[in-house]
Amino acid sequence: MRTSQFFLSTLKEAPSDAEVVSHKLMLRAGMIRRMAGGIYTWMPLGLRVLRKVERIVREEMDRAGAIELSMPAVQPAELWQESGRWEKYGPELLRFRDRHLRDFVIGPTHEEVITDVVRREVKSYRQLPLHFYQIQMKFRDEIRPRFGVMRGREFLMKDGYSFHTSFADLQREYRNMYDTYSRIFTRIGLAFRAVAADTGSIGGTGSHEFHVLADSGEDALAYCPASGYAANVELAEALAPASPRGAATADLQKVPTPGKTKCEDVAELLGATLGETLKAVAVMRAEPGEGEPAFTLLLLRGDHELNEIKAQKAIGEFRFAHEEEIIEHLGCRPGYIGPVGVDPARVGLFVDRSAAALADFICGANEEGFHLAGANWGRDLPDPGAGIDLRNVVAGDPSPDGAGSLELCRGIEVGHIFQLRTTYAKALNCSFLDENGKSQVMEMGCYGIGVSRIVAAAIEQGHDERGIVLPAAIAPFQVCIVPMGMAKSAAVREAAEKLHDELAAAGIDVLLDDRNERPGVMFADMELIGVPHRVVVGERGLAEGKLEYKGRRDADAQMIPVGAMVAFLRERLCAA
RNA sequence: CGGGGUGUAGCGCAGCCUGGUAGCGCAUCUGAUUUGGGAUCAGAGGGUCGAAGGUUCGAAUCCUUUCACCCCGACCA
Repeated sequence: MRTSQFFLSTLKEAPSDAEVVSHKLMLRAGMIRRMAGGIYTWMPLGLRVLRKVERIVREEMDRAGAIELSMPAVQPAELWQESGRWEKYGPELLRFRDRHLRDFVIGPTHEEVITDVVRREVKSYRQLPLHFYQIQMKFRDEIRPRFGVMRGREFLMKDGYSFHTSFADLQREYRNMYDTYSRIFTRIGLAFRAVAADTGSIGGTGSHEFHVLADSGEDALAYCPASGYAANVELAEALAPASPRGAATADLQKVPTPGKTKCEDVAELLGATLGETLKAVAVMRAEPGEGEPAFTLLLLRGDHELNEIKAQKAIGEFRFAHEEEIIEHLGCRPGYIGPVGVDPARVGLFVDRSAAALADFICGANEEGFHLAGANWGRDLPDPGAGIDLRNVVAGDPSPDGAGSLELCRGIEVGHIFQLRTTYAKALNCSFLDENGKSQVMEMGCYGIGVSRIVAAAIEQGHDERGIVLPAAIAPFQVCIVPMGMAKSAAVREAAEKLHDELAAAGIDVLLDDRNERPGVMFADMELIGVPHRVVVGERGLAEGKLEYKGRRDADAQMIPVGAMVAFLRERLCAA
């Protein structure tokens, strides 16, 4: 490819609304252009990267035994009503009506469609297992699209669905996909981590997320270097403290803490550590148990934060209480609320494991301007026993699998695999006849990869002050040729074109910059768009029969004999 | 949907407080000179100042409404 026959559209400055590096660089490099919120045009340069990612994903899925098909983006509402997700999915599901006033959705995912296909086509255990996948634009009406294609409303996704006669066979395919995903991200050249995940709204039993490691990632991950344990912080279990609760040594006393509404401030005022305070989070339960009040305090150690997913598992759907509700139930404004002396008929209490192990702790007095010090479970308020897990793990917590301690890092979720079990198959009556002629519901797995998000994540992980640094496997071009004075020097032109043709013939994805721009412009553009290997053709080098090579991350260039360049590059590309 | 912010040329911004001929850098076009790290000189084009309404002799500027976008909190590939 030559720049004169391609379309480069680079910017010196990024539009001011771009926040993260990958978004800025993708705009500057001319990979994407915004159409509307979370909706982008993939410009020729960006599309090259997207297609390369897509190709790797497709090759590995094929190799793993999955079969590609393509399902409609537009899906009839009836299917979604049948699975129950027409109501459950919420406003993220883009719905519309056709001219006959029939309801449709633009598919955010395809469990319903694939299950419908399979229930019509597959009747016998002899036809199973099956794994279908597709790579296609999805639409989700995100609450807040951001970071360019990282969280777009329209995005390219690989989604696969497997069907099995037994849970054991589903587990086999699940492991197969776990390995396949690891192979895909390794081939693309990403630093990633697979973590145990919450199954969320899709439901099912087992689930892993694949995260590209990046400080700008939206997810927090916990992992244990010693044991290999890894989980999304949403899921990572916080164990009870190893040492049992100490005995009460202090008397309960009310201390004035005017204006100190945060645990930090109270601890500082009283000369205590954050870990000696107790924090009360007031919530309203949507469906409290029989005889239980809706108004509930979730009690945590002051230095811990609430994990809303764990809380939801413990107490069901809830929302944070409004200030008026707090005043109504505790007679006090937030900032000074606590569990001591509350009426159990009106206020529910749930205690985190670490909070339950506190002794002589500090908590709100339910009186504005006052806290209680020296509070103790069992004496001043009911003994919660061991408590329940309500908090996010923090660095240094013991690993839930019993060996070593946890560390935290951040990641960008680019893949997610689920054991769906029979949730959808049951709802849509997807069954088969077993060896005994008996009808059985199929076991299902589903497996997603955010193809367009991978492009952003790869750039988030690979960039420097000059621009994008992509692995050769997904770079828009593997090699660029930058000729010095091509318009003036016949020798340079001939050498550059010859190298271009030889590389192209060798199957190497090469870009010859034949724009007759000044060298600085060409160097800057080639670095910005992330080409990993660069060859400079100049009269100076040609006089000695040499070409200059420089890797995108190299500090210095090196001279290579003209005749050896193709082999040299080929070797470089194989090594990468 | 709540809280904060921004809308002026393709991109980045100034001008607004204190109303009076719409500006700067980059990019674009023409010509010349340049050509191993985003050239220089000379010239040119490009704006209903997000939109609508109001105040005023006069509005980018003041007031009202509205739209779009971005950031912070509930989602997910």
